[in-house]
Amino acid sequence: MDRLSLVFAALADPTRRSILARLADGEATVNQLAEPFPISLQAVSKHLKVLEQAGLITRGRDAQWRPCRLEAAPLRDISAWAEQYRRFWDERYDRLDDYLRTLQTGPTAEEK
Amino acid sequence: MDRLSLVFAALADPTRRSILARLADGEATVNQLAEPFPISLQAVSKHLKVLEQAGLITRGRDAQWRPCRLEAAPLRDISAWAEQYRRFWDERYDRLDDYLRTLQTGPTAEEK
DNA sequence: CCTCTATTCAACCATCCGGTTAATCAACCG
DNA sequence: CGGTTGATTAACCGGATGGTTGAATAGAGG
Repeated sequence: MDRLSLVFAALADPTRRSILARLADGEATVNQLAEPFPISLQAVSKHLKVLEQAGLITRGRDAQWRPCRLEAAPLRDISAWAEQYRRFWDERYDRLDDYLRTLQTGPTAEEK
Repeated sequence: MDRLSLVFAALADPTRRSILARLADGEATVNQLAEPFPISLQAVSKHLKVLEQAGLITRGRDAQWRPCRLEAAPLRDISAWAEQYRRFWDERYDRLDDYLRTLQTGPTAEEK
């Protein structure tokens, strides 16, 4: 599966997004991450594997703990992807678009 | 399923993202959208249903055609969501963060 | 060495997903 | 009306997904 699809698929789960939100406050172990959820530790471990394969987290080693750390690069990528469509929701961008089109058509006297 | 999960799930498929890219050039019928893909019309129809339920497209009615139109609001939402994490990938934002923390700690004389 | 803790692996289950083909619905058109 | 075109619905299939329980691995520590 392509990179972008992996990232979107990983984010399409509230539990995994919640885990990312927790990691924004700093590194955490699997047990710490699992604590707020009513599901088994193994299920959380699976979620972490999905996040890891999407490049959204990395895991270290500290004795028997596997601290997880947020990796934001894929989030930058999906933000940039969505920004392609900004002109469809942003009024000001529409006007900028019009402005750029005007420049392309040729500057008028008062613009020079 | 919650709104954000629906949108992310809808975007986690290259065919559907490709359909959105096509719709950025304007409305299109199901047949027109299906043309570039090596899959059946019915499969495309299913993709469109997924996109519609995620709020990423709306469909009109023109005789026997069902023109599809891009709806960008959910894209704005996911962009905004990802922006929460900007400080983890943007150096400049880090410095802004430091600056805001300084203000919170207490303005100095020269800042007043 | 034994045991406790942290975590992963394995097997299983129900459901969902992306695709297929066949049938159906809706609207125009001769 | 009957036929053609555009699109959706239905039933099905294989593989992925999210959860479970139970067993296995890895390291700390008495």
